[in-house]
Amino acid sequence: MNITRKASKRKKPADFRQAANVFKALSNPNRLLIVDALGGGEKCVADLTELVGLDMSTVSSHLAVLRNAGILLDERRGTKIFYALKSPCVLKIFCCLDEFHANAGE
Amino acid sequence: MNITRKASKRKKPADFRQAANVFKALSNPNRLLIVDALGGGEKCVADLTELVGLDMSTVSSHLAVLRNAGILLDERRGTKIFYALKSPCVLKIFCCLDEFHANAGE
DNA sequence: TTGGTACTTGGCAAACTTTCCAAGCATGAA
DNA sequence: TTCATGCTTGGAAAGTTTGCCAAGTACCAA
Repeated sequence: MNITRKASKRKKPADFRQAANVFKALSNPNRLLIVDALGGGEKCVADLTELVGLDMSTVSSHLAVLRNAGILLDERRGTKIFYALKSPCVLKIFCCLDEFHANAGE
Repeated sequence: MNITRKASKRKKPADFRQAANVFKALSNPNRLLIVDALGGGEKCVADLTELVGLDMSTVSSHLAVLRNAGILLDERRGTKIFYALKSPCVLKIFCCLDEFHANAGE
């Protein structure tokens, strides 16, 4: 038995901060649209801006939120910056959600 | 080909509103702690208040958020109100998240 | 009906989010 | 260097969230 916090069985709110941050990043319809679109492959900011239909500066900050949550990667090529899913398995969370709705729906 | 919005292949932000609402409900560490705890079975508000360590009125509104998102059910028995997961499969979303972190972590 | 326990609601302040516009930085081309 | 293109950053307005306290409702027991 060591003396660290891990020894305590009782979970605390702070233990869920990271998870909450990922959910927070996914808690906006425009950002979900972006994640969904990137499931089909990388896209540049202009493409995503056209997709969501907001100002490019707004889309840029949504992308920053997703990048900071560890969901997206960015890579500059020439004057464009391409965004892609860091791990396609984020999309599984969507499947889980569908399953949840199917179960909890009635 | 019918004339409804379903005919359009192009997804729009509004198509993700419901999903975003569930993620929003899960986007707070205190609410995640509550969901996690209820994975072990129903609990009353006083139990959950002791667990998260905030004012009971605050916990009560967190519970309302989770209930409105379709994640929890409540049932009064005597003077107490018991909360429970509507479908335990919400917890799978947590597993998905762990898997995501494992994949995207490095 | 009076009182206590268990919970919710209303109101408020502080902090955060979402959006736009304007201005800035980075790259490549002329 | 100068310019255009593509993107980010700063700042402001409007809206939302999070927390507490105080007051309200619901039930049970005496």
